[in-house]
Amino acid sequence: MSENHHRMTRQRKMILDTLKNMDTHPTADEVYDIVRRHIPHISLGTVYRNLDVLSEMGIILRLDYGGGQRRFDGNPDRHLHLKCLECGAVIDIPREKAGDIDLGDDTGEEYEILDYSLHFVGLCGKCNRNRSKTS
Amino acid sequence: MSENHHRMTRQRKMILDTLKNMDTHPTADEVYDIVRRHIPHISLGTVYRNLDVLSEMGIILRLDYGGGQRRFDGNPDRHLHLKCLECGAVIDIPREKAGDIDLGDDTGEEYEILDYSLHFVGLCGKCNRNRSKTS
DNA sequence: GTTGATGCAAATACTTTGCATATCA
DNA sequence: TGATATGCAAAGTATTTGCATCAAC
Repeated sequence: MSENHHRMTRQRKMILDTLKNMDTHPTADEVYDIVRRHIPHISLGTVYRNLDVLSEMGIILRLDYGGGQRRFDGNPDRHLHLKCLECGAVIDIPREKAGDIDLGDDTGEEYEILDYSLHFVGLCGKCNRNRSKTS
Repeated sequence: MSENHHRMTRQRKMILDTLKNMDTHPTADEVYDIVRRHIPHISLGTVYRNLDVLSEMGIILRLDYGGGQRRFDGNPDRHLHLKCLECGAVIDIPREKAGDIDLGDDTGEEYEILDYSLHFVGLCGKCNRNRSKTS
């Protein structure tokens, strides 16, 4: 029975540090491109595996916005994102802006919120019932 | 110059009807499996193309929850969804439940909301500025 | 020394697309 | 009849995985 004990390998540390130093919510292969400058023989598979491990550890965040590539966030605290319709970038939205979801951007040179969606995650009725039985 | 004038082909109609009669937010190939019972030679490509067309027309909804397959919803009005962590199903959440995002499910045999995320869609600063210039 | 992690490459999963033909309006 | 849609198959994109080797603890 293997404990889920994780080693902090050179690769894993570099991936984590890279992500922590970015505020652009990069995709796996953007991380790969940067990490590769320091560890040329690292493989994309390793990057994917580590991004998964790190997010399971709760150190980083996996952003599954759908459509195209998954993105990752070095800040594991829940905060708000906006996905740009034009270029696909994912940027942070200050929490105080979240209240006024009206579509005017009189804030100067800023982003513009055009739409939003709220996603719940949990258990559907069937799985919830099954779980109560099992546990 | 081609107008975006859409024909209501047998395939498109069957796909639409099928989706309207489901409340399970099926994936493209779940729709394909059902439609194929009536139109055996329909292709998965046609299903994908039509689901896209119908959602561009605003008749159905594309649910890009990320992680695995895209899902489609025959109800084009904005409403709330919950994605099951266990089985991946996407179910509707009554709007009046949206307020109490506390994790108790004293509502009987129901689903359980464990987490949520709010996704904004719009334009990032750069693209927003570019757009003002252009228009 | 063990066991988890890596690199490589192949495999998978999902979706899109090119093209000749068919069909709707 | 003319443009849009279809079926088929191939290509594309993103991610995962098998396996021999390597390295962290």
